[in-house]
Parts: sequence; C-alpha cells; structure tokens
Amino acid sequence: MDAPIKSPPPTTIQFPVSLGCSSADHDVDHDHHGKRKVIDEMDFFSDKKENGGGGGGRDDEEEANGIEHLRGHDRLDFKVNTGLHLLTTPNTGSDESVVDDGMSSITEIKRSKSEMAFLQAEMERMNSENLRLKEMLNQVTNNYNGLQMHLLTMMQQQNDQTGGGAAEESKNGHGNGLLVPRQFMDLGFGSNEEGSLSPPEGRTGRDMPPTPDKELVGGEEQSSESKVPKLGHSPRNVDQATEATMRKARVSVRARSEAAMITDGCQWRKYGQKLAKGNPCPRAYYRCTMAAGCPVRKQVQRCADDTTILITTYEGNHNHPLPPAAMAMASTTSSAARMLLSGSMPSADGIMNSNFLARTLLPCSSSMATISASAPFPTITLDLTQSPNPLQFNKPSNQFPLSFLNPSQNIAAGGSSAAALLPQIFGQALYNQSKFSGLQMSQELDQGAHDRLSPPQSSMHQAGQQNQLNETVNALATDPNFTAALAAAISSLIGGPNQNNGGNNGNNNNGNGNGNGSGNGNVTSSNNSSNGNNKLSSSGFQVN
DNA sequence: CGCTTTTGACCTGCGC
DNA sequence: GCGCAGGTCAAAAGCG
Repeated sequence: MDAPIKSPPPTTIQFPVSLGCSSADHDVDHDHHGKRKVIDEMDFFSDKKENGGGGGGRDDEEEANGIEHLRGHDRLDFKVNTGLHLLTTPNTGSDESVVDDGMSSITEIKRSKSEMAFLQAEMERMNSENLRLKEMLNQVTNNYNGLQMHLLTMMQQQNDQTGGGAAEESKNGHGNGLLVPRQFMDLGFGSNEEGSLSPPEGRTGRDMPPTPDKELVGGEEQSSESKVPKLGHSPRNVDQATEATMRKARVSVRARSEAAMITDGCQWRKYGQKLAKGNPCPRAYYRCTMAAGCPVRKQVQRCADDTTILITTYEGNHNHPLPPAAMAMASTTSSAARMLLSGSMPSADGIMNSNFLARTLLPCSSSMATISASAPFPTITLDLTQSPNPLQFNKPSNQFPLSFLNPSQNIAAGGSSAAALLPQIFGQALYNQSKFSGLQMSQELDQGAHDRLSPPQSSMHQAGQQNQLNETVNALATDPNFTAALAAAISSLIGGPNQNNGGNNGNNNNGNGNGNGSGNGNVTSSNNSSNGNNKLSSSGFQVN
C-alpha cells in the first residue's frame, strides 16, 4: 500500500537494473532477435493483472485512486479495515437502538466519516511504514551496489593489469562504463570466466553457440571433474575453482504453470528433448541465443507428480548484456548459484551452511530455497509453488497466478512494485547471503584483489562498505518486522494456495502478450498429451 | 528463404 | 565390457 507515493520515479527501490523495461521493450527485443512469438509461456515478468477477470475495473479504480499498489499490503489493509468495521459495529447497534430513523442517517454519516478518518490514518501509517521499509531496502541496495561496483572496478583493473582488460572490453563491446549492466549479467568473477566468451569458432553455419560446455570450459574441465571444487590455496585458485563450478552449478526454479515455459527475458533456442526416466513428461533443452557462444542453458520439464509444476533449471552465466527483464531472473539465478557455491565450498558443512542460508533468507519457509547435495551438480531449487507464509492471505485464485510480473508495468502503472522486485529480492538476498556465508571466499577474493591493488585505502574503503553492508544485512535479517514484511510481500506475490490456473494461465495474456501477439494462453497441456511419442505441438512449445 | 523445432543418432559418464 | 541414462548434435521438417 504504497499508493500515496505520488511521484512515479521514486516509487520503487532503485536497483541499477532499469526496471523500466516495458513489455514493449520486451517485444521489441523479441522482434529484433526473432520472428517467433512466444505463445505459451509462463511469464515471470508480465504483470498482467490476472484478477482482472473478476476485477479488472477494480484494479483500475484502485490504482487511479491510489488506494493500493501492493496487493500484499492490500490484504493487510483489508484486514485492518475489517477490524475497524467490527469495532464500530457495536456502536452502530447502540445507535440504532437509541436513535430514531430520522437521526439514523446522520449518525451513519458521522460514523462513516469517522471510519474514513480511521482508515486514512491507518493508511498513512502504513504508508510511512512502507516508506521506511523502502528506504531501508534502498539503503541496503545502495550499499550493495556500491560494493559491487567497487569490486568490479577492482577486478577490471586487475584484468587490465593482467592483460585481460582489453579482451574484456572488446567482449562487452563497451568501455569501462559497462560495469553496471555487467554486474547483473554476471555477478562477480568477471575476469577469467570470459574464456567462455571466445568468439564462435567453426561450428556449422547456424547461429548455434560454437561450443558446448566442454569447449567453453576448456582447461577448466579438469578442475571441475571433482564435483565439489577444492579450495585452492591462492585467491586465484579459489576464483578459478568457483568459476568452474559455477558453470556446473544449477539453479532450478519450480513454478506452477501450465505454460510451456517461463518467460525470463532471454531468448532461447531449443536444441534437444528427451524423455527422462521416471518422468513421462519430456525434458526440453534450451540454450541462450541472445549472444553467440553464451554458455547459459536451461532445461524445462514438468514435474512428474504434479504436471502443473514447471521446473526450469538454469546453468551457467550469461556472457552478454541482458535486457532488463532478463536481468532480474539472471541475477536471481546467478546469485542463487553463487550462494550455493559459496555455501557448499567448504566441503562437508557446506550443505548445512547453505540450508542455513536458505532458511535465513526466507525464515518463514525453509522449503522455498533448497539445496541438493545428491545431484550430480550442485543445485539450488527455488520453489515458487508453495505458499511459504502462514500469513498468507486468502486471495482470489486468479490474483497473481504465476507471474513474477513485469517490472515495467508494475512501476509504470503504479502497480505492485514489490512484485517487480521479487527477482531482485531473491537475487540480491541470495547474493548477499552467499557473500556473507561464504565469507572466506569473498574475503579471499577481496584479498586477491587487494593484493593487486596497492592502495590500502581501497581495502579500507571496501572493508568499510563491507562492514556497513554486513551490519545492515544482519540488522535486516534479525529484524522480525523486516523479515515478516518481506515474507508477506513475497508470499503475496508468489502464487497463493489455490493457484488453480483458472482462466488457463492467463499469465500469458498481459495485454498484448509478451512477445506474442497471437492467441496465447491456450496451452492445452500439449506436453502431457504428446509426450508419449516425444512430440510436442508447436503451439505448446514455442520458444522466444 | 531463413530460422526454429523436431527427433533419431551419437557421445559420455556411471554403475554393475 | 556392457547397458543405461542424460545430454548433445545435426539433418530433416515445419513455419512465416
């Protein structure tokens, strides 16, 4: 309920990501890169107002009146409202018993006025609280960004010193100024990893990425043979080991959707499909086609137990700038992977550490972020199919069914900006967690950077920032109000208990559709119907 | 015609 | 060594 924040620009926490990406941007992007239109995708970023089915008009009204922007808070408001009403009920009764009919209307007006005043006061209170939370988040974000920038700057300088800088620049296609976007396409470890950025080599004519992991990883493959990376003795070893594992680390996102796949802002090309054992639903393999040689891949498969659950597994880091819509998910998965790796680095207790982190991240739900130790590759699973919070409010089943919502529209329309921030919340929280949990790693990294950066003040400066950030995050993590608010926001955004997919994943029809102008939302669960013979109707598996 | 998807074949790792 | 399963390749087909 941050409605009263009137000026649109500062309505949200200002992440470096340009959240202003409109669906139009998205569409444009798609148009640039391919003619294909996405037909049936679970759109994490469209803010198509699902509840529009029952209350589209209501939404407009409320937004126009500035009554609600965050639905989660809306629920809160509703509760408050209800409570007030209940409290005033006795008065009403007494009034009725005493005052005759002529006076009743006046009394009623008075009562409604006082009620209104109450509500307004309550709203103001909520607003101020909301603002306060936003400021806190802003502060954390700023600290984080500052630190991130600083680290990247140092890494860049380090690269320059080691001769990698030029390559880095040429790869990015920009100068130093690209640090900001970069931090979201690849959180840290920018330097050596770019071995994978080598230009496409002699693959056959198509736009296929030149090399699968083996070639991309190259010499690092040996180091990644051991599933759990060995901690090197030098920071650089740590860096390389982490990079190698980073490519093997996977981030799995479970989301409830009947759409064929989620729209995460990237462009994917399907390169294979398999029937995995134990699951009648085929597993589809995609690789990122936004840049030649991008090592990022993803697997999409439906859950065998519940076919409405879509499991998307990401692997690798993008080596190219991403559109804002893609940055959210990319940063989320990248951060999750980093958290996973940093948490699992110290061999044995790593898993526990990671679980602890997951729990710390989402105190009200240990099941939202789980880490698999048994998988061949370290995998972190973000489960968006469950309602983690006992505070979960009953919401209309159509409300925010499956999508993460489109940041742009959320902001532009003054809609649920928190929804737009969810990936960032995940990503940043995860990343922060990874930093603080795997502290020894980050410290070593920092140390490694410091070793190459003579100025002691830089280390002091960074240490100061680190401490500040540390304190801030610790304070936030231990602040039950914050965690509760965060949990409430997340739980209000992630599908409620009854995401019955009513209206057939209307999450796809955000107005003109996200990158797809044609009939959408008609996912006839083609997966299920056709997976027997390993065939999928094209309508059911359109890719960006 | 160019691009994407499909799909059978192939490669690789792992367990027995 | 063999079989199995996961993952990838690439020719063919489909689509706009």
